[in-house]
Amino acid sequence: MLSTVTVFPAKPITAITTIENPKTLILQQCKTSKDLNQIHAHLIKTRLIHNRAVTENLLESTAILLPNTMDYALSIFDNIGKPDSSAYNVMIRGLTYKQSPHEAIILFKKMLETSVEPDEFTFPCVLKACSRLRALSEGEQVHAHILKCGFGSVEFVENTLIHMYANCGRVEVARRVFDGMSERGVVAWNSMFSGYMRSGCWEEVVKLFHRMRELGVGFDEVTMISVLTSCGRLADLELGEWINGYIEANGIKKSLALMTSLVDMYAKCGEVDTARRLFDQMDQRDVVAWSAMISGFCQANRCREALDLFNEMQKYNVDPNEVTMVSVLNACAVLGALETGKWVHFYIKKRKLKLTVTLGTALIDFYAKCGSVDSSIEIFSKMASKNVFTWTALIQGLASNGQGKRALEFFYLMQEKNFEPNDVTFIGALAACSHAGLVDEGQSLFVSMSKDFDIEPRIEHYGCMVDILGRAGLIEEAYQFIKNMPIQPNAVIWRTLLASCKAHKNVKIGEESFRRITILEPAHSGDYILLSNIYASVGRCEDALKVRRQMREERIKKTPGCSLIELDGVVHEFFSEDDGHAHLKEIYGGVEDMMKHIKSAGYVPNPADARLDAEEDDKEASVSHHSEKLAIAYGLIRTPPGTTIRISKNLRVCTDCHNATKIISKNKRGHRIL
DNA sequence: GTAGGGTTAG
Repeated sequence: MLSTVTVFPAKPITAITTIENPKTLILQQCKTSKDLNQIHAHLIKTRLIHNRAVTENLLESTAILLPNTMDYALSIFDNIGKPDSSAYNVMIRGLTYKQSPHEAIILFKKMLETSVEPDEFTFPCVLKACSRLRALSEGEQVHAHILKCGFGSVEFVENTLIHMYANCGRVEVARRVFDGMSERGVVAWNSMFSGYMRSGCWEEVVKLFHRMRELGVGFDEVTMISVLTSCGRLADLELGEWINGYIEANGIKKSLALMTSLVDMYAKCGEVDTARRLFDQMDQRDVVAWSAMISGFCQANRCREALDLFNEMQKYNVDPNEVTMVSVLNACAVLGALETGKWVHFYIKKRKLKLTVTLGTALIDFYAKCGSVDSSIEIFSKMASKNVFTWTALIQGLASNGQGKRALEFFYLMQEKNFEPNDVTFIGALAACSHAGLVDEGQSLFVSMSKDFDIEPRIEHYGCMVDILGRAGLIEEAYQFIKNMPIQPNAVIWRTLLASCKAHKNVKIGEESFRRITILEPAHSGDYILLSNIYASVGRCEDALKVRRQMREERIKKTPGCSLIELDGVVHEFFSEDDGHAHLKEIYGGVEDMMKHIKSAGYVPNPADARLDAEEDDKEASVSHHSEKLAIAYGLIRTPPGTTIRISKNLRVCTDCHNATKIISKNKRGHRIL
C-alpha cells in the first residue's frame, strides 16, 4: 500500500515509532489527504492510535494541512475519548480559519460544558472566531471567562482582545485593554494601529505612533505599513517621507507589503509620479500592488492612465480581483468608458468574482454615470447584501439621470428596509427633488433631515435647496434662502443661483450673484458666460458684449474642454484645437466633411460659442474645432455606419455642439450620438 | 496562539 505514495516514502513509515517528534515528520512529508490516510491506517494497525501524543499530532496535521475541510479532523476528534485542551485548541483554530468560526464557538461552549479547562492558548483562538463573526457579545463573554481563568494579563490574550474589540467596532474598548496592559510589546501597538485603521481613525494611528516614539518603543515593518497607510489617508506626506527616509537609512528590507504601502502613501498624498517610480522599481508586484497603483491614478484624476495600467497588469498575467475591479470601474465611470466597464462586468461574471457590497456599488455607480440606469437597477436588485453606499449610489444615479421621482421611491424604500440615510444620501434625495421640480418635497426633506435624522445640513445641502428653488423659478426665494443661511455661502452657492437666473432671465439677482462670486474667488469663465447670456436673453446686447470684453481683458483662464471617445476598449482624448493626436490630418479632414454635411442639413454655426480671442471671420472654424466635434469626427472615421457613438466630456456641451450633434444624429449615415 | 499593503455614494 505504501508503495503507491510518491511524496512520502523517503523513510519507512515505521520510523514514526523511533523518531522523537512524529509531528514534524507528518507535517513535513504529508501533502495530501491520501498521505494522511495512510498514516492514519498505519497508526491503527500498529495501535499507535492509542498514544495520545501521536493522535493529537495527527489531529493537528489534518486540521491545519488539509485545505478547506475539517471533516477528517472532526472524525479523528470525535474518536478521541476525552480530548484535552490542546485537542480542543487545534479544532477551534482549524474551524475558525477553514470552516466556520461559528462552529468554533460552539465547540468552545462544548469544551466548557464538558469541564475541560481552557488554557492560555484557547483564548486567542476563540477570540479570533468572535472577531471574524464580529460577535461582540460572545467576545465579551469570552473576555469574562478570560478574567475568571486568570489569563487577563497574558500578553497574547490581551493582544487578541484588542483585535477582537476593534474588529467588532469597539475601538475605544480595545484602547482600554491596551492602556491597561502592564507590558506592551510591538504586537500590542500594532494591534491597536490596525484597530484604528479598521475604524478609519487615521489621525489616531499617527497620534499613537508619535506616542510610541516618545516612549522610545521600537517599531517594525508592520508598524510602518499601518502608519504609511494612515499617512496616505491623511495626506500626511511629511510623516510618510520620514518613514521612507527611515527605511532607507536603516536598510530595512523592502518587502512587497511595505513597498505597496509606500506606493499607496505617495499616490494618496498627490505624488502619483513618485508612486509610479517606486512601483516600477519593485522587483515583484502582486494584485495588491497593482490595485494600489491603479487606484492611485484614479484618485489623482488620471483615469486614463489607470486603465492603461490595468491593461499592462494583464500583460503581466496578474489576475485582477474584486478590489482591482472597483478602481477600474471607477475609472470607466469617470471616462464614460462604457465598453470597457461592460467588459469588466462580464469578466466579473465569467471569473465568478464575488459581487461584494463595494464591487456592486461600484458597478451601480459606473452604469449610472454612463447613463445606463436600467443596468444599475438590475445590479442593485441582484445584490445579496447592500449598505447605505449602495442605496445612495442608486439614488444619486437615478437623480442625475433625470429620474427624480424614481430616486425618491428608493429613498423611501431604503428606510422601509431599515437602512438609515446619511448626509450623502440626502444630497442625492435633494438632487432628485430638484430634477423632478418637487419644491415642497425638497423643503420638507431638508427640514426632516436635521429634525428626524439628526444630520446637520452642510453647504452642499444648502446648495441643493438653492438649486431646487432656483430651477423652479423661485429666484427671489432662493436669494432670501441664501441670505438666511446660518453658514457662509460659498462661490458654488452663488454660481448655482447665477445659473438659475440665466434660465429664468433674472438680471438683478444675476448681477448680484456674479458680484458675490467675484468677492469670494476669481470668477470662472463660465460665470462670465452666464452673466453675458443673461444680458443677451433680455436684449441687453451692449452689456453682454461688455462682459465678454471684460473677460478677455482680464485674461480669464478657461478650463480646457475635453472630450473622450472609447473605440475598441481604448479611450481617446481630445482637446479643443487638438494638435496632439496621431491621426491629426485625417481628423481635421473628417471634421470639415462633417460640417459640410450638416450645413446642408440646416446647421447654422453659433459664433457666440467661439473662443473669445478668435477673429470675427475665424469664429466658424473655431467652433468647428471644439473637442467634441473632433471626437465625433474621429468616431465617424473609425466606425462603420450605424454604430452608436458615445462621447463623454468634462464640461457642459455648448449650444453649437449641441445643435450640431442633433443634426449629425439624424444624418443619413445612420450614426447616432449619445 | 496575537499585528501588516489595495476598494464604494457627493
